[in-house]
Amino acid sequence: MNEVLVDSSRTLADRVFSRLQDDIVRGVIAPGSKVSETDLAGRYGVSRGPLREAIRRLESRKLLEREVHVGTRVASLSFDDLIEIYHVREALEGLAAGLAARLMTAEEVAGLTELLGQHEQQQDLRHDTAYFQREGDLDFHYRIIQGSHNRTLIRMLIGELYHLVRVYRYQFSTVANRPQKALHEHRRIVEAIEARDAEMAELLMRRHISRARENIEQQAQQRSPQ
Amino acid sequence: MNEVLVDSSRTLADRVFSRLQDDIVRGVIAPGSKVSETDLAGRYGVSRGPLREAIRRLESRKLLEREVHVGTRVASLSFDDLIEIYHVREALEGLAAGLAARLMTAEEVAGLTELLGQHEQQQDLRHDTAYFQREGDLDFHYRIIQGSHNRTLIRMLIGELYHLVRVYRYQFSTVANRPQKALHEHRRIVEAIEARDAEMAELLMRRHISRARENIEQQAQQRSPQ
DNA sequence: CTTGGAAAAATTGTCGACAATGGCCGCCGC
DNA sequence: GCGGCGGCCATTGTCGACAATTTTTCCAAG
Repeated sequence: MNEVLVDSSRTLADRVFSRLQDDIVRGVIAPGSKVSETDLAGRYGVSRGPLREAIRRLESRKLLEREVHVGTRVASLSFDDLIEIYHVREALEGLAAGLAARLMTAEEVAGLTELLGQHEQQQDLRHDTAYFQREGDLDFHYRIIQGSHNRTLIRMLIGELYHLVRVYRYQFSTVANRPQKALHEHRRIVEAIEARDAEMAELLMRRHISRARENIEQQAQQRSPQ
Repeated sequence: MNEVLVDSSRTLADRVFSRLQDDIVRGVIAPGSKVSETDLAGRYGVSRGPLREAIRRLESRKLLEREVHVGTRVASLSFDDLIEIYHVREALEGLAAGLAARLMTAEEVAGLTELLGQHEQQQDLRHDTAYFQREGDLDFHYRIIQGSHNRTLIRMLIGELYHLVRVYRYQFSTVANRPQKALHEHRRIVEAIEARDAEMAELLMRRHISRARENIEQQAQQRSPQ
């Protein structure tokens, strides 16, 4: 492992940014908890300078919230926040799927098909379904987003929104309860992309995310039936 | 002017962030030019600490690009970048218009109608048409985006994308060459929102932005006909 | 004149210390 | 006993100095 190379290629502030983001997303630091700069600096073994730079960046990603002269606290997503995010995801990933159907290279399509095949095998064998839904699902969506070849779109989805979605997944230990259906929807999306049918790919992706949102809304109702 | 209050309510890093962003967006600092931390610190009368925090934030907004141990340079948008942004705008503002048609309060709708009326008067009187297209147009879109009542959507559009769009406008001194048509499209969008017709509002907004993009693409061809 | 390398200069990256502000706790008065 | 007030403490905000890296410049060799 060339950790030395990796370490030297990025700056301290960059590394603490990544590590802190990871700790927030994975829930290592409790959502909503207040974090002290001095503590964090000690935890990551850096001075407060680079740490503050990392904090500002996490702040613009809405993973941290800061109040002047009071402190910084870890983002805590409400259901409303998540629903909002899913509405945006629906619009953006719909766009991404349409673009992907038009612009993906043959290699990218092949890779996507192969990934889907792996997921279906895992599903058939009942191997680690939780894993599929937790990270495999993201892999699938990542590929299509990348396939849009639109850097702005990629940055907004993968660089920003998805971190928040992942925070939520860890925060509520959400295991999607509809893996078979989701997988089937993935299959149809891939078919549309393979057929280079942009409109269909967009429609299917929007519906796919819309259903995921409805699923979350249902779960929310079950947990807190008012 | 209660400048003291404003100054004390925000931190130094926040203020230099705003000022620097403004200078970049308005083209005071030439796009693509390299900026030195020491120079900037001197220009804004702060030390390098707060300045670096501001730089990191501008960096995540893609207004600055940084290379480790080399320096920071002001973003320079290519036409391709702008086209990408407009594709994303089309998806997001379409969503915003649909949500606005459903969720805007009566007061917000009234305010929007009034704003449009002002624009039409200005247009009729041939008063300062440049102003209309440069900032008035943004005002109109801002209102509708705010009317979506979706904070994530608002942040992505107003907090991020629009700064880039404005950079481009200043960079190329673009004065939209279709103010009458744009204004007419605005009118129809407002009508759809007043009628609470979400689907129509979304469709019209998407078409509106799509046409703006086509207009830019035409201009680009005229300037560099290959 | 070009090219290669090494030293110097300039710039960025990091740190520790100092200043300023907000919150907490105990005291005093009612 | 309870509420308001003032001082103390912890934490954030800011700064200047030092270390590390890159770029530039200059000199010499081909």
